[in-house]
Order: sequence, then C-alpha cells, then structure tokens
Amino acid sequence: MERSPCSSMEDLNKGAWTAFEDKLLISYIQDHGEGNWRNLPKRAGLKRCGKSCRLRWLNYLRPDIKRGNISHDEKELIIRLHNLLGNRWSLIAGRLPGRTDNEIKNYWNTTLGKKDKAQTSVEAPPGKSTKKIISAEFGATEPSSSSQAAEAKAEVIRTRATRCSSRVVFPLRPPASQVTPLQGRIDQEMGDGAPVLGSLMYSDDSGSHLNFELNDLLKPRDGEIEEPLDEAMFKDWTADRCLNDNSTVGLESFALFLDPDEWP
DNA sequence: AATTCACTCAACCGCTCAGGT
DNA sequence: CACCTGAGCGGTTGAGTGAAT
Repeated sequence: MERSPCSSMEDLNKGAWTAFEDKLLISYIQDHGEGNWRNLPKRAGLKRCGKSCRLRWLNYLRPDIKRGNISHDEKELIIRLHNLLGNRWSLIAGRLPGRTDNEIKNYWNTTLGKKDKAQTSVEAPPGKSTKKIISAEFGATEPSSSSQAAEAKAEVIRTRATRCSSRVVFPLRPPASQVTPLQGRIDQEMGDGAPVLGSLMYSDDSGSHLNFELNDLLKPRDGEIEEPLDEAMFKDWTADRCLNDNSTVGLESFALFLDPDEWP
C-alpha cells in the first residue's frame, strides 16, 4: 500500500510549486494524459511525488478549473449539498462544474462553516457525519420548532458513489423555453435489490448544467417502508416536482429539489 | 512604519477503497 | 481469499497576505 511516499522519500521538492514545475507537469499531461501518477514525476522530470502531482493538476492546473469567487447560486448549492451529504467534498464538487473538492472544502471551512457554526446553537458532533442545520440566511428551510423534527431534518444522508450499470433516458414534459435540453435518467443496479440510482441533468441558456444523483435523496427515512423505485415513480416524481410548462427550471428549482423538507 | 492578528488556500498527510494478481 | 498497488478522499497544516492596532 502506498504509505506516505512523499514524506518517506528524500530528495523531493515540497511546498509551493514553481512555474517551471507547473510547466513540466502540464506539458507531460498534455502529451500523455492523466493517470499513472506514481511514475509520472520521474517521466516528467519532476522531483515531486505522484500524489503531489495529481493534487496540483486536479486542484490547480486542470484547464477546466473555474477561477474566481463562488457565486451566490454556487454558495447556496454548496450549503444544501453539504446539508445532505456532509463533508463529502468530492461529491459536492462533482455537482459544481469547474470547482474542486479542495476549493469547496476550503470555502466551507473558512466561510460557510463559520457562519453555520455561529448560527447553529446546537454543537454538531465531530467526525465525518457532522449534522448540520442550515440557516435561513441562505434561503434554506428553517429548523422546525419540534426538536425531534429538527433532528430528523438535520440528519445527514450518507451516500456512496455507485457505478451505474445502465442508463434509461426518457422524455419529460416540454421544458420551459429557456431550458434545453432536459432529460432524466434512471440507473438500476443489477442484482439483488440493490439501490436504484437516478439523476437529472439540465442545461439552460447561460450554459449552466447540473447533475444530481437521486438514490439517497429518495431513500426512505426511519420508520418508512422501503419501496424499490421504478421508472414510473421517477416519471411521476419529475412531473410533480418542477418540470411543467409554466415552471422555470434553474438553480432555485434544484435547490428546492434538494431540500428534504420539501419532499412529500 | 512596525508589529500583531486573522484569514485564505495550496499543499501535505494519513487513511480507505477498488481493482488486479 | 489474501495481498499488493494505485488512486482518491477528507482533515490538517503552514506560508502568504491584508487588516487592525
């Protein structure tokens, strides 16, 4: 197992990357593609460990990295996704094109986390399954007056990334004029009652696009009877939630969609 | 102007997971 | 099934920087 190769190897550069190192890394990846991080430094002529190269590329050098401040919509999305997923930064980042898990993690820890902490009277337990109650400042649902209800709302749904084994694309109602194309999908895991995965993808005129995994959002809460999802349910659900002729599908809609309190 | 403090974020570290043998 | 390896993830650190004193 790879155990601390960076710290165990002497004669390796550490700390901030130089422009020359960046150039070497970019040049190598442009020529040979990503992957094989362990051997990459030697081949690229870098005195860095593979881990460091990977991190540098993924968090800083990748051409599709979005630079600049987190927008309001992105902030709201981060908050809601964190409410659902907890500190699953990579999953959250996967829903924010151009943003990295490290960036979102830093943003949360330095900005949103502090705000949240300051506004949350109940101290959240430490660890990966941190429970959060999102402040109304961000447009999220107010905590219920009932402590039990609040606790239920604050429960972080633990997800696990699952590889999709199939994809079904089916038509939905005609989308609002400014939203195109729109599609939904259900991905069914093969075998013995494994969870169904679904997601929604859309893009609008501004080029924004989002993609949400639905499996854990649709997981029954405690006390509820677990029913396997099927395509018909998914269709009904999409029809009922937000996709009708008069609606505008945008970040707000998905924010609504992500809010567990809004679920029947 | 100098010093201290607070904040940001790139980078590192330790660990887990998935895939191959 | 056990082991090994590479890749990825989340927590933490520390250098750099700007604001406050």
